[in-house]
Amino acid sequence: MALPEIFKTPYNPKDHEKRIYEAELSSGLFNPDNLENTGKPPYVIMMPPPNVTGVLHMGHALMLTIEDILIRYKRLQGYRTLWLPGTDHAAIATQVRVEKDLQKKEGKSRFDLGRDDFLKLVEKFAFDSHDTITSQIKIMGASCDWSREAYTLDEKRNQAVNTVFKKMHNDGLIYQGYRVVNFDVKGGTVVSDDELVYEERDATLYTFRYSPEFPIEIATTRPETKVGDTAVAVHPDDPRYQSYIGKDYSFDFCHVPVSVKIIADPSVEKDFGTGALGVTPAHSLIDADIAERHHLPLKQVISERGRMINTIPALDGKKTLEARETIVSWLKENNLISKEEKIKQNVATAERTSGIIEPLPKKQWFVAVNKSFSLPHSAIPGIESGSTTTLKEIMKRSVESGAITIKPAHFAKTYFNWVDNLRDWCVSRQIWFGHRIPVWYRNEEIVVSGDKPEGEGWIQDEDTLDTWFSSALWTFSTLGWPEKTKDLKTFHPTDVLETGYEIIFFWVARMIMMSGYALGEIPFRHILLHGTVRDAQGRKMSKSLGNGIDPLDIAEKYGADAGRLALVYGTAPGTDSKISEEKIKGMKHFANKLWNIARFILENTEDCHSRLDLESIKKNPSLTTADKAILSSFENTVKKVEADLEAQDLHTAAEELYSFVWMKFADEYLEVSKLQLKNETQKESTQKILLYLLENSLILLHPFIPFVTEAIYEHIPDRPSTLLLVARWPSL
RNA sequence: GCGCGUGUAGCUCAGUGGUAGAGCGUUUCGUUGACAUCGAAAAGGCCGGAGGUCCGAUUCCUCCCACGUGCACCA
Repeated sequence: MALPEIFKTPYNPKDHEKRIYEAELSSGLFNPDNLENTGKPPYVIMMPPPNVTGVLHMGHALMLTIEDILIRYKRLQGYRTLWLPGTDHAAIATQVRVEKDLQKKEGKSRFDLGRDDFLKLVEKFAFDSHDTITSQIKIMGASCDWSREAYTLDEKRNQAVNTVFKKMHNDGLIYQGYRVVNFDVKGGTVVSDDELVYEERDATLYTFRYSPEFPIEIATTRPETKVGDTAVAVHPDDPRYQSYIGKDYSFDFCHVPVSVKIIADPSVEKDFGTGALGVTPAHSLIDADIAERHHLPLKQVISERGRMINTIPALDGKKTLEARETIVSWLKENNLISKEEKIKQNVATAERTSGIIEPLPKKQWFVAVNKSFSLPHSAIPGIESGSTTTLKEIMKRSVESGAITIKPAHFAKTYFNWVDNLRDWCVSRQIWFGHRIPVWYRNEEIVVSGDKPEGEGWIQDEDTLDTWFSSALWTFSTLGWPEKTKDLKTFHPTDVLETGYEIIFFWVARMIMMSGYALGEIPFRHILLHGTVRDAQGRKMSKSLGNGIDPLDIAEKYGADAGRLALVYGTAPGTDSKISEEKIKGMKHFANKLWNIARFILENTEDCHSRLDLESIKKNPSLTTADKAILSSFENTVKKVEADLEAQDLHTAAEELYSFVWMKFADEYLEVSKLQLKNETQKESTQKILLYLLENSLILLHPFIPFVTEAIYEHIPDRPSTLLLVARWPSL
């Protein structure tokens, strides 16, 4: 049988990739239910769902490559592999994106459209974006089980969200609280502590007295908030202010009546400013804490629109910056300012809208992380079934006990640091796109339920949930929870959670929390973190810089295989990597090298039909030195690659394979084989070795470069399995 | 301020308690049938600096420097 024409030309990914993905997909073998039962356990990865906000980028490509390598490797070894794909509605990111488009195209805001019409628009956008994203995931060669695809905002996931919410509410772990929260004025919503980004800006620090009679000077960068002060705090040991502690003062500050109490609190720095701090409980999270300790009243003077309220007509309605000017000039007129200094200040802004955060008091829903509750069933080491615990303890114990490992290990420190300092999680958002809070109100009544309660007059809470609330349920909501499904029983806890280190807090920690709470189980056994993919100069890829390398362009130009190998080759877990077209090109050469190796071997073994296993090959007493060398080199490679992949060191496995195939197999053995093939006594055994090595090298390489290996495998005579996808990993 | 990471060939990066590795780049040579998307060879590194442990340190420890990054503070 002569080789087909296509083999006579260099390897062209375009001739194969799409076709091969379709063949693999339609075989049904991405679905673990269709895999041959080898008696091995399941191996499960939940895909971190890409946001439905746009297109696939290099970070996604890296994530898909790493996970696909792990899954394909385990599948070849006979595990029942489940890789469950999905997409994330990314509430605020998606809504902001659609709002921007709407403003740009029609000059309208979401309020002009109204909730229902606006949501229709967002859903349309999300739907289209979903299709784009999923087709791009396929281009990368991801062997995930599309029959189980999930979306964080579909009906099933909504059921899971409502169920957890209700359960937590019953346990007292979700509560409504009136407290100072981070309000994103531009986005019109509250955001959590983790969604803040600090920006350094220039600011003026004013040192002044509220009024001529007031005995103490204070310092602030935000004079406009001082109309909301209800105390002045000093350090308990500060000798300057001892005689004032405990006294009350009332005065007009810029014509606004203000009453403050002098209190002593150890959180005050004696050396900063004047050592006396004007406490504004309504507009500073730190001040709110002080106020709570000293039972101080709270006076809101800034509204959700960033304007003054509850002051005097001359100030009310003014933007904070305008009010600041008014107050500063009043202070100057009255000679109350003693010092103005330029300082650098970190200003909190919102991650998604870049708007300035205005801390203000607001009634919101919170998840209580330190509150005790009883966990009826627990498989988490260190937490007994039926014992009393907290969400924070679940997060701590799951990792501390070693039930969950983190790679690279040093990220455990980052994780614990975050958990230890964690405060209650504000989960309600004043945006429209997302899981609506399952709470209904009628007069004084409150009912927690996904469905409208019986009777008339019920109004549902207007707010939606933080997008990470639904993401936190991902490992089990995808398996059908709260129903007791077979999938849930079979596939949970999952094996590996592979994701970028930047979302340890947002996502990883919260999955551990929610899985521990809802199931009494860890969500996954291993956390594998990857870094950021940067450009050749080490810069983050961004639209504004225009330095992004589009994984789809790469797949088009060099093939998905080349892109995949370039992403993992030489990239250690958890470290940022730089990628360049040069590197990708090098990997394309590798795919072609393999193609040519295959061509050489297949051309020279056309008259050789019986295959042999490694043991039988090795039994041949007339093996040459070169034969023995390559076989032992191959065995070493298998062992090393296996050990690397078990340890999730994909980068070293890739290097090992690359150098074995090119340096040992091609440069050394193929050259020797040319002579041996001409020698009648050595010919047959050389042919068998060549075929054996080719077939098994394809298997070893398949997780990394599935397309070219599958394309070659199609031409292997008498191959044991139709698709390389489910061939058997060499057992030594 | 607290913490984490990184620093290895011209560039991008792996790696290791025992005389340094890859890709790309450079130089020379070769190649009539697997492959020029090739092969053979070469040049190129006191493995950031200083101490310490050890028979021996690029690797382990301490300190320092540079860069990056997380968290907190910022009245």
